[in-house]
Amino acid sequence: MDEQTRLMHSHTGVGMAGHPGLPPHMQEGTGGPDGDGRKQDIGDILQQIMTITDQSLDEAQARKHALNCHRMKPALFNVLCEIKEKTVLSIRGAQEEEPPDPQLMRLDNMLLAEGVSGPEKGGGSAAAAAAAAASGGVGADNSTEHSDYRAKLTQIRQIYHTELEKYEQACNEFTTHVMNLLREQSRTRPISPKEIERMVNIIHRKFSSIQMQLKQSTCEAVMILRSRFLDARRKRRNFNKQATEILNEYFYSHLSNPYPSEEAKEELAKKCAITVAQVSNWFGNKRIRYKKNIGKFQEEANMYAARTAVNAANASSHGSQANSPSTPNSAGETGSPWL
DNA sequence: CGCTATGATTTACA
DNA sequence: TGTAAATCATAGCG
Repeated sequence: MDEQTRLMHSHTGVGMAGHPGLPPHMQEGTGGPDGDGRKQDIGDILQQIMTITDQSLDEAQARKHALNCHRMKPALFNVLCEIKEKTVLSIRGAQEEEPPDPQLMRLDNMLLAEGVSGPEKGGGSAAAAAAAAASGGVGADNSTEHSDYRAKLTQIRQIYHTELEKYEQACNEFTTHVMNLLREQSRTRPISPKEIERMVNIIHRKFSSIQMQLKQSTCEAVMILRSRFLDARRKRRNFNKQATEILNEYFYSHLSNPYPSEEAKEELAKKCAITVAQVSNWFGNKRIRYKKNIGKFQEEANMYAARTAVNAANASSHGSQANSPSTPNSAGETGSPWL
């Protein structure tokens, strides 16, 4: 890094950064004897280079032209070439081939997975699809939450892309600016294409570190959003009444063996607009809670048993099976093996 | 605010 | 692997 900053300074020192030293007098030295005159000339040139940024643009332009036409300029150029020859070894020594930053890769992968940096919203990213599956698919209940989530995600994505674009543009602008500057300076001092390339690399590295910050904060925002909207445990919603009734109906009408098969679970899931996993959860909870306190559920059991009995009676006009509505809890828990 | 209901998760087991 | 049981964490109610 030391070398980088040195390079930066050596590159920008002449053209960009103002030079604090050397007061602007003593530039117009009057030539004395020959030796002295040459020294004076060199001092003159250096002085002009150092103070060039202090001038107004027009002035600087004129001075630059004067410098380029100065009779000592080729000599100065050669001297600079020589100096460079001596130092270039140390520059060439540190050819750090930057490896892809693992953290940046992690962030990239994450953003891609969350559908922020991926292709445009083609029917929702993998994450959105997974989220939809996780919290119950097309439930009318949570569809609003999903659209809310998606809207927020889109918002994040838009901000991310705008910022990214802005950075990229700024980076390009700055790069071309610096390259122009270097190209301009290369008339006065030796600058190899490799140096320009290095410079560009340095700029890009700086900008990508800024980009990484953007990516990081975007990731954070997405994570917060996810935890807010998609962690079903945190944002638990009770099933709607209809779903609960369907589940309870099944439970109490199969009280002797309330273990729905996979197919039955799928059916229930579809009817209730929840996932199969949620059906399983519900039955697991229901079984254990029923078993723990049958008394508490007695009323409920009677109610649902009566309802199913009525339904059965209505469905089959002739009561082929002797149902006894007066004792509705006879759903068949006699000797229930699961209790 | 405290309490219960409830959906989800975790752990252990056969 | 599906379930029981315990536990977590929030919803919802008075």
